[in-house]
Amino acid sequence: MSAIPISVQASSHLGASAPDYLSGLNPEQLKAVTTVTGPVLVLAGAGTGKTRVLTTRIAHILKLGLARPSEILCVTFTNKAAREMRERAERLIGPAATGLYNLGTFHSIAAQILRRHAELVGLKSTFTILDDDDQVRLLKQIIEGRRIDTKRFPPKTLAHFIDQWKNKGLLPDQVAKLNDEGADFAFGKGAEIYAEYQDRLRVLNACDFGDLLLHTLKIFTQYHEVLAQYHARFKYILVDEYQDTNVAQYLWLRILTNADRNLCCVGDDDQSIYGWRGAEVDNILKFERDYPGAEVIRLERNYRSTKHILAAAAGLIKANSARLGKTLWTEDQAGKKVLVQGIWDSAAEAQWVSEDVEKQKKAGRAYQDMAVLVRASFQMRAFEERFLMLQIPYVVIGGPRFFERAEIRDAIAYLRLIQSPDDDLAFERIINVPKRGIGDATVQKLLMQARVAGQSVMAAVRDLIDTDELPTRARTPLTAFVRDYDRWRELAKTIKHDMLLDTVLTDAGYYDMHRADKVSGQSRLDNLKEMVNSMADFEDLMAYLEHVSLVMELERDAGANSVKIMTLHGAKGLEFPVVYLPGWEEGIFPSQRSMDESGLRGLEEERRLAYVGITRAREEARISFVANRQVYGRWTSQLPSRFIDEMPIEHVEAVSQTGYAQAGWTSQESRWDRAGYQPNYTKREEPKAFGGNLSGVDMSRLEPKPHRPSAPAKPQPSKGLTVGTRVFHVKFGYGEVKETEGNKLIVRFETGDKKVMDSFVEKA
DNA sequence: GTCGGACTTATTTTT
DNA sequence: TAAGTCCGAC
Repeated sequence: MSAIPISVQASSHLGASAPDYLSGLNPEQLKAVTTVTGPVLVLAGAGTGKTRVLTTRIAHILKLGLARPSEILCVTFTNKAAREMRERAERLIGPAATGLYNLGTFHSIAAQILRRHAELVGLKSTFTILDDDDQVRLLKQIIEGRRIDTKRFPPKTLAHFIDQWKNKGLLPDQVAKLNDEGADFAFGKGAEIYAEYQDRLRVLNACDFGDLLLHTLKIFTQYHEVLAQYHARFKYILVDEYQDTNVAQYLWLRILTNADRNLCCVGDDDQSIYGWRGAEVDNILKFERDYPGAEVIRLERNYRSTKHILAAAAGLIKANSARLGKTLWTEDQAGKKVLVQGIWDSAAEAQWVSEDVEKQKKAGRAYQDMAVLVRASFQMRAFEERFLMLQIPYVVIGGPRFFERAEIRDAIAYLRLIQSPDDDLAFERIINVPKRGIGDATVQKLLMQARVAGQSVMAAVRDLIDTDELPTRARTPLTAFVRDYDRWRELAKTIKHDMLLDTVLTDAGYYDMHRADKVSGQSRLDNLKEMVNSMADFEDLMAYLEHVSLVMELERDAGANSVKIMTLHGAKGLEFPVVYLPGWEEGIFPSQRSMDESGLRGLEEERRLAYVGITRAREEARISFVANRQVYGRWTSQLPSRFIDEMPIEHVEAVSQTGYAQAGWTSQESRWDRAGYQPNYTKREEPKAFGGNLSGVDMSRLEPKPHRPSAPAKPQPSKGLTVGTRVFHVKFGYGEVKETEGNKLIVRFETGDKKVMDSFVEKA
C-alpha cells in the first residue's frame, strides 16, 4: 500500500525530465495515481477526474516499468467507457496503448478468456453468445416442452430471474435450495428449468452474457493451473465504476487478484444506480474489509459544477444512510442556485422547458449545452412534441438500439447460420423470413426430429428432405433453402464478409421483402445498408460476430448542435452546462415501483439517481414538478418529490409566481410560503424570515387541486431561431423521421402505422 | 399467411 | 392512452 515515492519535482525512475503526465494533478489524484502497490480504493465523486486518474495510473505503471501493457487488466462496464479509456491512455503513452489487450468490459475480457479454455466447461471455443431475444426463445421452448402455460409463466420473467441468479453467481443447484420468488416459478420448477436451460446451452454450444463470467469463474475455481497463469499475467488490476459490480463480477475480481494484491478500484457509492440489475453497493462499502490494509483515497475536488449545484446535491445525498461519505468542494464560483419550478401539468412543463431552451439559445448558449434528463422514457414524449413545434433540434439518446432492430437481428442470424450450421436459434429465426412457405408445424417437426436424433436442425433438415416424411409443400422450399445455404457457405470462403451479407440478403429475397413494405421498409433497408458498411471495418466474419454480440452498438450520429433528451441512467458520466430535471413528483421520482419493490433501499437508489442528475450540471440545474400528470391516460394529482425538500433552501431558488401555488396546490404551509415567497392567490401575513433546512415539512398537508383541463397550448412559431440544414434523425414514439424535399425539411412522424404529423422546416 | 379485434400491460438497461 | 401480443376467422 505504500506509495512509491515519486513527486513532480524529482524522480529517479524517470530520468532528469519531470514526468509531465503527472503535472496538473491535485494531491489526492497524485496519490491515487502513484500508490501502485497493494489494494487501493479510490472514491471518486462526481466530476473529480476519475477517468484521468485511471488512465494516468496506467501510464505511471508503464513508465515505471512495473508491467508491460498486456500485464494490466483494466475493466469497465460499457464499451463506451473502455473506448474512452483507451483513447485517453493513448494520448498519454502513445502507441504503447495498443498493447493494452486486457482493457475492456467485464464481458469482453471474460469472453476472450473463455474462448481459450472453453473445453473445460464443456463448450467449443467457437461458442456463440446469445442475445436476450435468443435466450427468451430458448426458454420458451423449454417451458412449452414441459407443457407449462407460457402465459401464466412467461419465459421473459424466468429469463429475468435467471439473469438475477447469474448476477449473484448462483448455479442451478444453489438456486434449488433457495426459496426466492424465481425458484417458485411454475410451481417451484424455476431451478429445474434453469438447469435444463444450462444443459440446452451446452448442447447448442452457446452461452448467455451471465455465463461469460460464471464459466470463467468456474474455470478459475476448479483449475488452479489456469488461475495461476492469469495471476502471473495480470500484475495490475484496475476497475472502473466499482460501485456497479454485481456479485459475480465481485467474485471474478477477487479470484483474479493475485498475492501481490495490486488492485485498484475506482468508484462512487453515491452514484450507484444499477441495483435493479444486480449491482451491489455493498461491494464498495466493504472493500476495506475484503482487502485488509487497503488504502482508501477520496477525490473530493470537483472540477465540474458551481458551489450552489454541489451544495444542493450534497444536501440531498446526505439523506442516505449507507454511504462512505465524501464532501465535494470546488473553487468554482457560487453560480446560480438550483431552480425549482412548480407547473400546472406536463404539457406546460414541456412548454416551460422549451421556452427556457430558446431563451438560453438567444443568450448565446448552444443547443448541445442543454439536456433534459427524465426518470422514465414515457416522459420524453411531451418534450419531443414541444421541441418539434418550436423547431428546436433535439436528439433522444437511448431507446431501441441498432442491433436490436428486427432486420439487423435477421441479418445477423443469416450470418451466424453461415458461420456455424449448428446454430439452431439462428436457423429458427430465419428459416421462414422472408416467407418460404415453411410454417410453424414444419419447424416444430424439424426441431423434434433434431432433438430425437441428437443433431442440429440443419442436419435434421438434410436428412428429412431425402425421405417422404415431409409433405412436398414443405419439402420443396426446404430443399431450395439447403441448396442456397450450401452456395452461401461456399461463397463465404471466397468473398469478403460484407459482400457476402449483401449477396445473401439479395438471394434470400430479404431485401425484396422490405422493399415491398411501404411503411417502414425504406428505413429498414437503410439500416441494413449501414450494417453492410460497418462490416468492412472487421477482419472477418468471426470478428464481426464477436463484435455484435458483445458490443451491440454502432456509432450513431452524436447529434451535434441539438438538445439531448435522455433518461437519468443514460446521463451517467456526462455533463452539460444546463440540465433540466422535470417530473420531480412523488411516485414518479422517486418511482413508486422502486419504493414498493425495494423499500428504503429502493428510495436511496432513487435519491442517488437524483444526485447523479443534479451533478450533471456545470452551471444551471432546473428542476420542475407538476400538479397534474397523465399516467397511462388517467389524470393524476401529483405531490412534489421529497427530494425537493431535501435540498438546502439556501442553494435553491423557487420562482415566486409559479411555485407550488401556480402548480395547483392550496396549502398555506408549503416551504415556499415559509421561505417568504408570496403565493399569488392568497393574502397572507408578513413573510417571516426563514432559517434552516425545511426537510420535515409535512407534505401530507399539501393538497393538489384536481385537474381541470388547461387551454391547449398553441404551437408557437419559432422566433428568430434558425434551424440549420441538419438532418433530423430522432425517434418519436415508435415512428421515424424522414427528411428533405427541395429547400424544405419534411419531418414525418408515425406512430405504429398511423401518420401523426408532418412538420416543415425551412432550410437555413 | 394475413388481418383485425380482444386483451394485457405499462421504470431504469449494459453486456 | 397506446402499443404489443395473441388468437380466431378467412
